[in-house]
Amino acid sequence: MKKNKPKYKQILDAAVEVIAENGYHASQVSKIAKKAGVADGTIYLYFDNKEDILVSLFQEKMGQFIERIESVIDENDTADEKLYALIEMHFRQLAENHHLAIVTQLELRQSNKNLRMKINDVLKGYLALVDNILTQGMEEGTFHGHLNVKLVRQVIFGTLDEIVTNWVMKDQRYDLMEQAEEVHFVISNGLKIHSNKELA
Amino acid sequence: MKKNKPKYKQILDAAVEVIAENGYHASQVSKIAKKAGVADGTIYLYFDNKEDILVSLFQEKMGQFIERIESVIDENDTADEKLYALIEMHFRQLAENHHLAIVTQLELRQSNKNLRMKINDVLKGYLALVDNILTQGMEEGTFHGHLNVKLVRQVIFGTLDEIVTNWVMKDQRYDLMEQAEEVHFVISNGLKIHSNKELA
Amino acid sequence: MKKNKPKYKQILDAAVEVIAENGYHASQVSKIAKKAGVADGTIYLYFDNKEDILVSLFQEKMGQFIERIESVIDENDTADEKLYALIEMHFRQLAENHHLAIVTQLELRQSNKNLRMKINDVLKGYLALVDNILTQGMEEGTFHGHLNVKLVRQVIFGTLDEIVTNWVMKDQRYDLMEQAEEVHFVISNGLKIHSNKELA
Amino acid sequence: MKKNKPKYKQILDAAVEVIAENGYHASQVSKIAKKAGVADGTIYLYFDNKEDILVSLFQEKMGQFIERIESVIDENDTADEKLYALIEMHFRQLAENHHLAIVTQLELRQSNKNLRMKINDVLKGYLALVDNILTQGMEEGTFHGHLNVKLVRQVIFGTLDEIVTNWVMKDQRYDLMEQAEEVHFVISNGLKIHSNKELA
DNA sequence: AATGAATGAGGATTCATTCAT
DNA sequence: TATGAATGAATCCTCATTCAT
Repeated sequence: MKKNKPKYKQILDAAVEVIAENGYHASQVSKIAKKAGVADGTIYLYFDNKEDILVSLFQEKMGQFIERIESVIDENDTADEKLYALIEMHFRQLAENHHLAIVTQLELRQSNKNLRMKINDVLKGYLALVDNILTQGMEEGTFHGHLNVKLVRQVIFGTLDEIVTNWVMKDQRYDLMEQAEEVHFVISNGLKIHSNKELA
Repeated sequence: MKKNKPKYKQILDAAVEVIAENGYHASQVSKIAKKAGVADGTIYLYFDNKEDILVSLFQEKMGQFIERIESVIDENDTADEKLYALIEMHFRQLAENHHLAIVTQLELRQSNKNLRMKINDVLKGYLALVDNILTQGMEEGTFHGHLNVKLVRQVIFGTLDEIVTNWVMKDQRYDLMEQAEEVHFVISNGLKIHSNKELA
Repeated sequence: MKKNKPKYKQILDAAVEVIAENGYHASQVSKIAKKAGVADGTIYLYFDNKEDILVSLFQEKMGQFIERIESVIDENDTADEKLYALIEMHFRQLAENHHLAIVTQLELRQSNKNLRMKINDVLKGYLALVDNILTQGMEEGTFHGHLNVKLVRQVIFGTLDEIVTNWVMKDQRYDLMEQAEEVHFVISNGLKIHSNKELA
Repeated sequence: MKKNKPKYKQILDAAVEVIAENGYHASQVSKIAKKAGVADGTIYLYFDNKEDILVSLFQEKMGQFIERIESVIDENDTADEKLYALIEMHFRQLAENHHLAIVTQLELRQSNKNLRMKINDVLKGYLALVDNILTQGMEEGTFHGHLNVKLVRQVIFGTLDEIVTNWVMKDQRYDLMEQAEEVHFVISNGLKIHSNKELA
């Protein structure tokens, strides 16, 4: 299996760095090869073409991203706690990996429609996590019972994505993690059933 | 003023059509010129370069987009009604202009970082509208008084943007306008101060 | 019509020279452009791609080649005289244009099957000339009446082609024209009806 | 001696198959290695480089080709009978080995000048056979006494080669062997001394 | 003898922009 | 103003060959 060979990961890591530093369109295959310490041709022993590098990069990194969120979610019990854990881990992972944040929020979006369709496939795993939290919340009675799950997950993903993108475009000059609590408050508040003046 | 000459708008309209039909990367200057009915060189009498066409396109179309939302907002009184008007008009305008929706939600995002910085400038006018609604809502006592405006506007824009993008990527196969009410509910609910069991 | 513009012929002439001097595989488009005194991109205003240069080259040069043979044939009366004229002109034209001879006999044969199919189309005009001579000869009673025309034209073309190729591969060190008479004798002799001891 | 080891012939046979099936330019060394059931590197234990494979292929196959023609020639007495035997065997061997016919008539011609010079060396053995027949014919008095042997062998080889190539390019759709008699007639007729009306 | 992972040189083509008319 | 022919920089990928094992 090629994906387990050291050079596979070596090339993907080089790709993240090169793209983050040079931008998507200035990231030539030869630059990635050089950074990875392999010959240009070696790239093609592990990837079909340049696009395949990018798709694989997203699959690999986003796969880990989702797995880590999932494992933290599992440590929590209530839907609301899980929601907070998702937001916190979403922000934490990108805050801790500046290069990856630049690549996923800015550079990879410059790809063509075909590539973005494949990226969307990977994101389905993320959306499934959100769906589970929402469903649990509705069963618990915490969240409003008539939520349109397909819509609300777009609210949640759209919100988090926009906040991270803004942070990246502002050159990551402020603390992304600090936003987690407030973001959670607004979203959670929007989903909950309110029985009394709970927001002092 | 070049912006008032007929060929200026003629070229921008051609650009929207060409980009919507061919995609960002297959939209050569020569194709836009042909669709606009002018020579390639003529483009450069009205625009500095290709990027300038795209920025101008965004400024022109998004300027109108924002103006129309603003005028509808002004017809409403309460912050919550204004919020609904904003969401409704945001969706309505893109639902009514399929080509523009494709261009703003998908194709123009493939531009480089530099272009997207300029696009963000144009969006400041939109965010100002949101800010005003939020401020009014807090003054009214409708919205929670400690809202972080800079954060909440990202929640709102991120949500609306994600929902429209999903609709475009699903080839606009369902009715975007139908989502307005539910989206407004979730956002509004998240911003409001809740004093009693109002959600049955 | 692009074929009548000066740069069209300019590029084809450059292609003949470059291919003759460097060989087919070492004849980069940029080399042809340089020799033609135009930019690389200009080539593509006149030709679809590199293969199109080669096909056009063959069509243009071989078209003239065939026309000239035809006009000399027309100046002769008997089939046998016409046969001699064909052989003589076939040799003469290639003997007078060393570069073209190298290109048609050696370099262009290195092309792929697709290109050679197109080249074969052009050669049909040549074969038609041969056919006419043979038919006339049979009607005249000069040539044997039961000749298989499709076969004999292969004998004639194969013979002339092989002789020219040999001459080119021997670096054109001897006089090709001198061979015309003897070649004509063998071919003509093979086609004729012999009624008495005519070959002393 | 490498030439007698089983892998040597194994690789050459694989080369013929691969080239016939894929065409000259799509016949990578790795493809030949795979078909031969050896590793890429193993090829270089038996051949200096790719060109050496092709030259060796031609030498090996053409050597057998010539030997077989020679042995059949030897079974005949008169020059004219020998000429017929040569033509018949030339056609027969290629008709019976479709792959080899494709390789020698079409694919190997796409090689560069250098390779074709080496191929020509191999063909000298063939031309020697022709020379012997011509010389015998002239001594016998069957063939015209003043034949330019070097020229006539080009007539003969050029004719046969062209006829086989046409047959291959027409996808071997008709019976090549059927042509032998008529071809022999035309060539033989062209070489003979004619003393009376022998062609009815 | 045999392997096969790794190497790295090399080239056709596109398209934003210019400038002589 | 308007034209459009001409420019030329820039890059992904293939594949013959090597060499450590």
